[in-house]
Amino acid sequence: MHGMTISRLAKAANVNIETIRFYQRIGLVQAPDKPLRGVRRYEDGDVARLRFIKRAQELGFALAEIRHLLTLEDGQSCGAARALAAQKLEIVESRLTDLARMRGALTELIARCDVRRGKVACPIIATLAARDD
Amino acid sequence: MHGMTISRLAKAANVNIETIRFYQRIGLVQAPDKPLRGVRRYEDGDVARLRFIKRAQELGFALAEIRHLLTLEDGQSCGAARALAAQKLEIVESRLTDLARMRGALTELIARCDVRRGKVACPIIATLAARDD
DNA sequence: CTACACTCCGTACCTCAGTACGGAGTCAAG
DNA sequence: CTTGACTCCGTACTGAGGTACGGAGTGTAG
Repeated sequence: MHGMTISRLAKAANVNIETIRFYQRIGLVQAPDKPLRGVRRYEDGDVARLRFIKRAQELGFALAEIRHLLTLEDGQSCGAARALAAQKLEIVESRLTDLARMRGALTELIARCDVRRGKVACPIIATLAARDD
Repeated sequence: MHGMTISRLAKAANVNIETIRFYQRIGLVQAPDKPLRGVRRYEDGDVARLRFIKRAQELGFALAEIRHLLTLEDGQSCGAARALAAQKLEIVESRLTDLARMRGALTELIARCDVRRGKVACPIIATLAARDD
């Protein structure tokens, strides 16, 4: 029989079966027609589409954005794809800034902990509990 | 009348009233006893506690972790606080690495878009749709 | 033909950090 | 004493991205 079952598709694309069903429910991927008797069969294109989704997720795209990206899959709308990527890049960069700030603060707190020798209270707790900013 | 109402507490700590109630429900802060007639009254200590929570959140701590941090508030368990901060720092750093990788990939995709002049398909879509890794 | 694995489908549940809502009680100014 | 703002409390809902479950149907190897 041609095509693969959903479990083989899941293995091929390295996703959970339930994830595929979830994507079908939200219309992110299309379920092939079910024969009156028997189970749905999937093609290589379905594997490719799932991988597309997973790759886009790794770049930080949400499923709703990936849905949009998938409509550009003809490759003819480079401007739109570029705009989405640029927008995502901005978000990634602002998140990087936030995290760098957190890292700085945490690093400093830990350092103060290591230096406080003999001083009164824990600098971490003291900082969090400070009366004002 | 001494103390403040919940709405004044919310303003003082710069959080939403509903957030305070939520914290009370999950036991992160304690609601003062309610008089048989009348409404609950809050003290400056309650403002401090809410600020503690918000500061810790800004450092990346989840409410469950903050619950733990609050038990160390006597300032006598510096080792435990330091360990929590160090653990959080690790998570922040690995997240920074992830985001830096995303930034790199997005930047490159966008750059390839800008260079492709006259070439075939959109490099962003092509990369996402690539047959394999 | 019978086991047993797999599929299908709907619904419910999960995390996290809140937000929204609605009805009853209470407080404070005029 | 009335009006309007505020409080209390429980319950339900949000969003994002799934995971879990259960019963009926189906596919296949022995």
